[in-house]
Parts: sequence; structure tokens; C-alpha cells
Amino acid sequence: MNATLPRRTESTSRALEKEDVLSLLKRTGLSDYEAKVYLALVLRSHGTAEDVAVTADIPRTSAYKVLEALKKKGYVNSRGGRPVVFHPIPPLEIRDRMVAEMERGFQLLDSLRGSQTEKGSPQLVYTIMGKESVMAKIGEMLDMARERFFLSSPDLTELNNVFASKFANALKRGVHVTVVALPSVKVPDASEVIRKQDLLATDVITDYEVALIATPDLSICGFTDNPFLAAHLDNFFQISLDRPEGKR
Amino acid sequence: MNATLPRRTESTSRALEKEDVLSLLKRTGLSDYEAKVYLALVLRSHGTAEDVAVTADIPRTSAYKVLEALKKKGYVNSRGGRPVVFHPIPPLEIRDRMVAEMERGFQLLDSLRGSQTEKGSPQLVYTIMGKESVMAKIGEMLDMARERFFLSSPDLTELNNVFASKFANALKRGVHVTVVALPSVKVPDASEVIRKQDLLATDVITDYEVALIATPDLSICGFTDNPFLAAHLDNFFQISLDRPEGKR
DNA sequence: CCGATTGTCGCTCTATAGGCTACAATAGTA
DNA sequence: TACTATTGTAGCCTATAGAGCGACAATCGG
Repeated sequence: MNATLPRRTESTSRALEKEDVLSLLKRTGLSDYEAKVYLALVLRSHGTAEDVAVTADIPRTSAYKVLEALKKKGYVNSRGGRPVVFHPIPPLEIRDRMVAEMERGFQLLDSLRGSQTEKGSPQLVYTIMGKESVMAKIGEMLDMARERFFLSSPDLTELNNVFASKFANALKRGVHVTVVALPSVKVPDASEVIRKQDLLATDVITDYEVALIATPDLSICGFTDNPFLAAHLDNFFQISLDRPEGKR
Repeated sequence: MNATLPRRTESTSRALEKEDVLSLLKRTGLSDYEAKVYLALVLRSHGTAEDVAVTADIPRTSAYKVLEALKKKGYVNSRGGRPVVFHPIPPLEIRDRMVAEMERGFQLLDSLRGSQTEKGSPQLVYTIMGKESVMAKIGEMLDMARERFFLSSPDLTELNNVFASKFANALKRGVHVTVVALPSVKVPDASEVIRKQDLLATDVITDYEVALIATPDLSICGFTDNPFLAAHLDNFFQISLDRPEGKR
């Protein structure tokens, strides 16, 4: 119908740009044809289903379906007439819409982080009661460690028995595991073992982000996922370990 | 393996939030399972393929494929070990990445707007030469009109003949068509016809956005898609039409 | 009234996601 | 060292959505 445009070979850069845009559109939820058609409409500014089919190089009858789908998704506009003339929603408008949607969605997602593991109302330091729960939490911290895992405890036997494999696994994936224990107590696999007298409580720190302090029998503990607090505790232990034994 | 979490019925609002997030993730290019798995990992903070399969409520063996796919797409992390422990990339990080990508892509797309129709280096006013090209441009403007189409010309016969159907079509889709012509000259279908002496050139304005001024024989024209310029011209014509005939 | 254009419908074909079973590899354990 | 459970991989089958295509209905211009 509209034979306005002389068909000529495209410059390579232009073709590359189109590929680029097409892959973006596809990754943002459009199908192959939908991406092609929207791009074609933007390039042409407007056009009938037929025009679009030619520009996008797709079968004519597919253009109708795809344009309909794009209209539902809010990518194109049309207002009656025969033949129907379609207009693209301006790219920047769509971008703004999608960005807004994503900001909202990912914000929500972020607020759900870890809500499957810690329960109760948000606090700086959570209290976990019961040996079973405390042990489970320590196991979780071991699994979650990416870079560094620090454990200091007067009684390692139980932790050692229950979590031996978790310790091994952490080491295997490259986590630096530090264990502080009383002299001549059996310790789990670790990259670094420190012997020290007078350990009073069990302390666990993971990746400078998550920290736990428990009573010796592990019946109750405080737990925080505040990185500043965790890093602060970590720092505290570093200092106390550097000090000569006697001076406590 | 990790039977840490007591399965309990979820609160409705929490379930709704999840639906919300899932649909967002799906619209941003993830498959059903990929969305579920990423959400599950975020909720749990970390986990093995098995853990994830349970939380996301999908078959165990599918979890491996999906986690692999998500890793390629940059949604999750893992570092060796057996079993392999996976970590989600933080939602806000992914959001930033996607937003940046979209800003870039849609910016590019925007720069391609209409590059199929106007050629040459960008200018405020393009010059179009040759009756054929000028006519084609006017036809294009008629097709593109959404709200308003304004045409003023001393010689309407040819435009009338060639574009009769386009005029009809524009009216049908609700465009307000104004035609200014010499007295007792046949005019095309229009919502408003104004008769006026002494028309010197052909002027076309579409939706206050695009404007064209051509010589009477349509052999050459100036054309702009600058909305301010177009609106300015439109305003100019309004004033000139309001003036009594004699006072020119 | 007739031919051309425009738009709709429904069918097949194909690629991909999902689901499942079997089995290989590894690790813990007797 | 052998046995068993866990973890991970491979392959195949099915369901679904997109793509391709022809038939045909609706509308329009002449």
C-alpha cells in the first residue's frame, strides 16, 4: 500500500542497534514477533497491519494477532478506521512505566528477604529459644557462609558431631572457617584453629553480616542480621584474640 | 534435609504479595519455575537444590535445571561444595541492573523513532523535494493523525482525489479534520470546512506536533516534527483565520 | 454488482517449559 | 571394603504457546 520508502541495504551499525533493541524487548517479556512489530512501528512512527507486516518481515495475518496482543500489553494504540492505523506508545513512556513497576516489585521482594527463616516482628537482635532452634540457626549460618565463618565455643562436641559435613562443605566451597576452642578439644574441619582458655559463650559470625551469641548449653541465643552490628562483634573478637592470654 | 521451618498456612496478604512478585518476575523474562525458584531463594536467603524445590513446590530434578538457568541469567550465585548451596543475587541489585539496561535500550529505541520515514541528518525543518515525495508525506500525516488534522491549500483537487479514502478513514477514527479552501472548490470529507480568499501555499498540521508548508504545486516543502514549532504555526493560522477577510 | 483490500478464524507445525524415571557420582557408615 | 542414602545428571515424554498458512467473511471503491 504505502510504497513510500525505498528499500535499501541497511548500514551494519543500524542493524546491530536493532538486534540490541530486539533482544532487550524479548527479555522484557515480549515474544519474537511482538518485539519485531513494536520496533517496526517505532521505526515507521505509525502504520496499518499490512505496513507493519512488511517492515517487520512477518506474515500479514500474524501482524493482526501480534498487534492485538501488543495493544493489550499497552505497547501500541489504535482508534478504529479501516484500515486501522496503529501507533506505538513512545519508548520512553513504556520505559518509565516498566521502571516504576520494577522499582515497586523488587522493593516488595526485597522486603520479603529471609522472611521464611526468621520469624517474629523485626528487631535489631532476635531472641531464639530452645537448643533445637539455636542449633538449627547455627547450621543455617554455616550453609549461608560465602566468605568467612567464625565460631568460638567452650563446648564443641555436639556442634562437631551434628555439623561435621556442613563444615566440610563450607571448606570445599572456599569459605574461610575459623574455630576458637579450648585447648585439646576435638574441632571440626577448619582453615584456622585457635586455642584459648576461658571461653564463656558460643559466638558465631558469618561473612561479617550475621552474628549469634548463645549460652554455653545453647538453650537460648541472640541473633542479628545487621551487618554493622555483626562487623562490630567480629572486630571485638579479633581484638580479644590478639591479646595475650593472661591479661584478661 | 533442613527441616527448620514449620509448615503453616500463610496469611492472605503474604500470599498476595508473592503472587504480585511472581507476576512481575514472569513479565521480566523469567519462566514460571524460574520466578518461583528465585522467590523461594530470596525468602530462604540460601539453600540447596533440594531446599529450593521444597520451598518453591516444584519437582526436585527441575530445581537443578532451573537453578542452572537462573545462574546463567545472573539471578543466583553458587560456589562448589556438595550439596551445592545457592544464594540469590539481592533483589535491589537485579533491579538496578535491569533498570540500567532498560534505560539504555529504550533510549536507543527512542533515537530510532521514525528513522524509517524521514531521512538525512536531523534538522529542525526538513526539506522534501519532488511532488511525489511531498504528496506521500501529506498522506503519511493523514494516516498518523490521532486528534486533529489541519489542511489549508489553494488547490485541493489532487489531494482530494488521491487521499479521499484517507480523509474518510481519519474521520472514522475520530480525528477532527479542518480544511481551509478557496470558495466553491470541492473539498474532501471533513469535520469543519472554512472558505477563504488568497490562499498562497499548502499548509498541513497534524495533532499540533507535525507541520508541513509546501509551494502551491507541491513540488517542494518544509517539514518539521518539532511540537513547539508545529503548535506555533497552528496558532498562527488560528489567528489569521479569525481576522476579517478585508483587513489583510 | 464485482474485484480488491482488510480483517478473522482455525488448523498444523515447532520450540520450549515442565514432569518424571532411571541412573551415575559421591559421601557417610557399618 | 561394601552397603546405603544423598546428590546430581541425562534422557524422554507431554503440554503449551508462538509461528506459519490457507480459507473465508466483511467492507470498500468503483
